[in-house]
Amino acid sequence: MAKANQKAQMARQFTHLLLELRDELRRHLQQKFRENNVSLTYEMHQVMVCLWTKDGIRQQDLADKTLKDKTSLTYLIDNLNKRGLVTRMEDKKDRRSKLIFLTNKGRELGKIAEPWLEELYKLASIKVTITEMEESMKIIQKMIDNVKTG
Amino acid sequence: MAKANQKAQMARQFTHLLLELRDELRRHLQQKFRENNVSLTYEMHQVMVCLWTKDGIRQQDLADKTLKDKTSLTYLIDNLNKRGLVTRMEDKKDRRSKLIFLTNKGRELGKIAEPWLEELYKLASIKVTITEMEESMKIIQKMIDNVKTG
DNA sequence: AAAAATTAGTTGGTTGTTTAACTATCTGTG
DNA sequence: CACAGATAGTTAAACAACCAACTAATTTTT
Repeated sequence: MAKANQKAQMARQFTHLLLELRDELRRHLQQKFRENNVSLTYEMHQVMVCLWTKDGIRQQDLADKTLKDKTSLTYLIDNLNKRGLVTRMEDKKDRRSKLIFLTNKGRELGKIAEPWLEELYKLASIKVTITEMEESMKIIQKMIDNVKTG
Repeated sequence: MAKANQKAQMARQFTHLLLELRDELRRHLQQKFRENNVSLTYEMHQVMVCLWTKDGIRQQDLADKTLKDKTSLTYLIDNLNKRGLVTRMEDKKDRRSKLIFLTNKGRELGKIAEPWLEELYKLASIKVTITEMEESMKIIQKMIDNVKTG
């Protein structure tokens, strides 16, 4: 099974490269925030992106969307709350849940930061076609499914 | 520039999927360690993989190879040291550096854990060809370069 | 309707990451 | 040689991730 080993080896390099891209995106964005005196970490921004799309959703939903633990969300929302960007409200329909809403400040930040994100991802996809990305995504999805069901 | 926006949107989905794969690999490996009563985190294992290939290297080299900060390495090596897997030795040639060596226990662990890693990456690459991975890696590399030089 | 199982969120503890400031050592240029 | 700058590693503090155990509320089972 020399071929399987070679493939496994390549899969290792592949995941290493994934980390590199993630780190690069992270670094770029953090720097943008710092330059503009926006006190927002990469993790907080991930949560804010969800909320800019639609707020008034549960912490667990945010956890699912950001691929984070619900414990992390408790913590992150505390920190976003401290910064005056979000508020917690008890869900009247299900009193176990808490709904997270943007404050005005949080919404205003979105108007500033969303263009930066657009810009970053446009930059990242220069000289890469939609088809290429689609093909890659199929492969990555296959790998995810392999590990999940394995 | 509707097309550029569409591409940026896809780049977002793309990076989200990358994170999902990384998380899945991480989860799978952590579980394997736990099942076998190996007290090793994903981060520690990243360092150990480097050392199993070649030990007696500097902390900074380990930082570069694992894409981590040298501060994280100080911390990680402390923890690996506590677990009796590695030792620090001053480099006689350059007294600023410290060389990290595997202990016998650390080396033995490699013999147990390396097959698990092989297995995991073989699993991940089922029904994915080398060519496909190479193509994906080219695209990811292009994106990394875009962001780096941007 | 009562008991059991599930779900949402919090808390505590350990581990990891990042920035900035710091010490010690080495290197290169004048 | 001297000294400015670079490099290796550490420390402290803030932020984040993950697990286990917990509370409270809801849903399912019996």
